[in-house]
Order: sequence, then C-alpha cells, then structure tokens
Amino acid sequence: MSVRVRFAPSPTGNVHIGNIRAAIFNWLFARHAGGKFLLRVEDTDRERSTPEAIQTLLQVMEWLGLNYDEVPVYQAAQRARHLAAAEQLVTSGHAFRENKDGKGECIVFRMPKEGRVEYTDIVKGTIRKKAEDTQDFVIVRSDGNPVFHLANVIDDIDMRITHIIRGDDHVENTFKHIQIFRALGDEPPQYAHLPMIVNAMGKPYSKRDGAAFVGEFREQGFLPQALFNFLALLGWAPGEDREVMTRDEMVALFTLDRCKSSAARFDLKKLIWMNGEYIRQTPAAVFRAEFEARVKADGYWHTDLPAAEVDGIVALVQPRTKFYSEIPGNCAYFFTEEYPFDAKSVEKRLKPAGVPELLEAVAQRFEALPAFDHAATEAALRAMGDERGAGLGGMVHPVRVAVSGLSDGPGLFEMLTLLGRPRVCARLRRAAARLREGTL
RNA sequence: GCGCCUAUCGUCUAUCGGUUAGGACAUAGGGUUUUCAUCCCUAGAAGCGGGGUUCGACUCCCCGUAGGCGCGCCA
Repeated sequence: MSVRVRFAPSPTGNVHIGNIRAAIFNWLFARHAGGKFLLRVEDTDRERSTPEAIQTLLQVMEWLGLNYDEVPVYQAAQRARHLAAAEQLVTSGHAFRENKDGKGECIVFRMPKEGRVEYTDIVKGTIRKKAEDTQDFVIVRSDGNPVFHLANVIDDIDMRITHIIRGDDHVENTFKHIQIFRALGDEPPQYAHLPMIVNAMGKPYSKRDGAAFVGEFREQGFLPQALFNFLALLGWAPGEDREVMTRDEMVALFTLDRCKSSAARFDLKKLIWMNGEYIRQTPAAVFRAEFEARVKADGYWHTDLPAAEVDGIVALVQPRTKFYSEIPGNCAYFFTEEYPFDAKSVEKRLKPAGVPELLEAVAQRFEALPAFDHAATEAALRAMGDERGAGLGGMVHPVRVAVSGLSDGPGLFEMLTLLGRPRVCARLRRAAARLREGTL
C-alpha cells in the first residue's frame, strides 16, 4: 500500500512552528516514500476558521515549499459523514446515547475495560496502558456537533491515511483513536509521535518566547529553506554529521526511525547561523529583490541610484547578512546623507581630540588624488597613517564612522569607492564641522 | 492525584554492548583582514542518581529524581 500522510492543522490565522515542523516531517516522509502528502483543514471551529486564516495557512505552506497532493479536505464539510459514523457506532453497540449533567443527549464512545491497549509507535516504540485506565469519551456533543476524535478518525479513514505523524501531545489520544478505527472495522494506521519543541527554559515553545509563528520568521527575514532545514533537524538527524542540506538531500535521507523521542529546544542562534549560510548561497538577483524591498519599506530607497551602484551595494552587503530585517539598519548610508550615527562608535572614533582636523586632512588628500579607487584611497590612508604615526587603523576607523555612521560594515575602500569621491569628501567635511559644533 | 512518555557537552545531535564518546551552533583564544562577516586553527565543554544483567555498559532491565504530555460535550 502506498504511503498517504496528512497535515491537519486548524486554521487560526497563525501557524505555530511546532505545527509546521510536523508538516515538514510529514512532507519529507511522503516525498521520501514517493507517497502522497495531503492537506486537511480542520475548520470545525467556525469562530477561528476564517477565510483569511485559511489563506494564511496556505501561504505559509507555499512559502515553505510544502506542496500537497490532491484536493484539500475541509473537515467541516464532512459533518454528515461524521454523524453517520456515530450512528453506526451506536447501532453496533460501540457507543451509546447519554444525557450527562442534563445538557441534553450526546453520544459517548465506549472504551474497552479489560486487558490492555497498545500500539507500536514508529518513533517512541511500544506504548501501552491498561484498558481500565482509559475512559469513555464524547464523540457527538449534545448540540449535534462531532468531536475532534471522531472527525479526525473518520477523515483519516476516508482519506486512506497510512501513517499519522504528529506531535507527541497526541500519544494519549491515540488509544481512543485506535478503538474507533477498530469499532468501525478498520485497521488503525501507523503512528509516529514527534517530540515537542521547547524554549530556552525547557517549557513548551509559545508566543512569549519570541517568534512562535512562521509568519514572524518570514518578517524577520529568515529564508524558507533555512527555516525548513533548521526545523527538520529538531528531532531528526540523518547521521553522518549532515546538517546543511538541500531539500532533495533531506528527502533522500529522511526516515522516521531516525527521529528522536525527546523534546528539542529551539536555538535561535543556530537558526541565525544557518540562515546566514543560506543567504550567502542565494543568487545575487534574488537577494537584491529582497534587499530592495526591505530598504524601500524603511524609507531610504531612492530609485535614481544607477543599477550598477545597487549591484555594488548588494555585493558588499550580502556576504555579511544573517537575516533580512537587519539590512535597513546597516545600509542607510548607501542611500541617504541623513544616515544615523551610532552613538558608541562616535564616542570611540570621532570624539578623540584632533579627529575633525584629521577628517578634513583626509578629505583634502582624497580630493587631490588622480584617481579615486580602492588602491589609491588605501595608499593615501596608509601614507597618512605613517605620517601621523597613527597607523592604518588610526585612519580607517574615524573615516569609517564619519562616512557610514557605523563602526562595522564592508571593507572601507570598497565602501569609499562605491560612494564616490564627492559624497565621501562631503561627508568627511560635514562630520568634521558637526564635531566642532558639538552636534554629533 | 492517576496514567503515558522522556533523560549524551550551554543548545541541536551521532553512538544501534567494546570509541581517546564524534560533529554542528554558541563560547574563549589565535591566524587572515581597516572594522564586521567570511575563512582557517586551537581550547574548554556531556552520558541525571542508584542498583542490576554482562567479560564489558551512554547503549539492555529495575528503582529513584527531574521534566513533558494527557486525564473537556477544546482541537
């Protein structure tokens, strides 16, 4: 029988990283096996399941490249089918009607009370408990609506799901689900319960731990490939010390028996590192599009910059970018004369005595240069550093801060060349003037 | 409270009874560089505790401890 798995989120407007990680594992499993990856939208909560929420869900999946097969199933549309199954269970004696607490008549599923229930979880091994430790549970509410457990199982039957890969907060539910499958005369599918993702404190990862939703990572400028790769490695390891992998490699390597069963902490530092790896691999044109979007959103962008200059900026910025949202703060000086100055850098590099004179002397020297390029500017600063006994560093640091407002960034001479002589000299003189006025 | 699950460097993990317990992130130091990033080198850093089983346990079993999950007419 060919593999059929599903991702069954309830659309609430935000997709939690724990859920999307489950989707990733399902997807990898299906693609590895050459099976089907299906989407089932569990939209029975009419309050939260808005069209916008469903759109968000679909967008997130597309962004991460989680393409699904077949037509998505909307659980709310299966209501009649769920209720029919409940009737069938009543008829066969596996369920009964009851008026609990006077709330009206609901349908309760009867759990076996003798022996033990067990199942073999692909990642957790055999899980068993005494039947007496399980309890009957409601499958149709007194308002006539099917409950999660019922709907979930019926849909899995209808979709001919072969493997259920989900978070391990469902291990207990599985006992219930298995009994429903059997009561309906179906063999339960295979189960694989994934460990939870926890925060730095070892507690379940939530909103309070920073970004918890996929959309937030996207906004911060994480690449889908990086997030995908990173999340895939939370609870799974292909062995052989493989970490940064292409999607195809992950598909080829993925197996459930290499999944761990203990909780994994979300290490943002490692995600940031990995994202940097992916950004450096990104084609320049792709990076440039995102770069432009980010700078525009921040208001610095102007369209009259020659394309070649933008290319130059991108070439300097891309190699040192870890995530896109840090771009505007690092690049303002490429686009405006009103670039902000970092207070600490000003204090350290521009406040010392003699700096205004030094900046003006540099401007003068630069203006006298026959050509304003990397070699010439470097030679000029080296010479001045020697003359003044300040060394190259003594020249470079004040100039960098004066010209960019920051103490770190691309190589200074690449930066100067890109900015061009007029802008560089004007900035040096203006910084000197402002230092004298005390407005810096 | 009852039940189920889990337990290797700070973090993600490798190890399927025999290893100097390996890799990556992070950290520290060094090299390259004008800064940052990259790149390279180096260092420190781990088997929760106690019993077994075994010639030999991180690995298997039991107990304890800690944590997680579940115990809804939520999903």
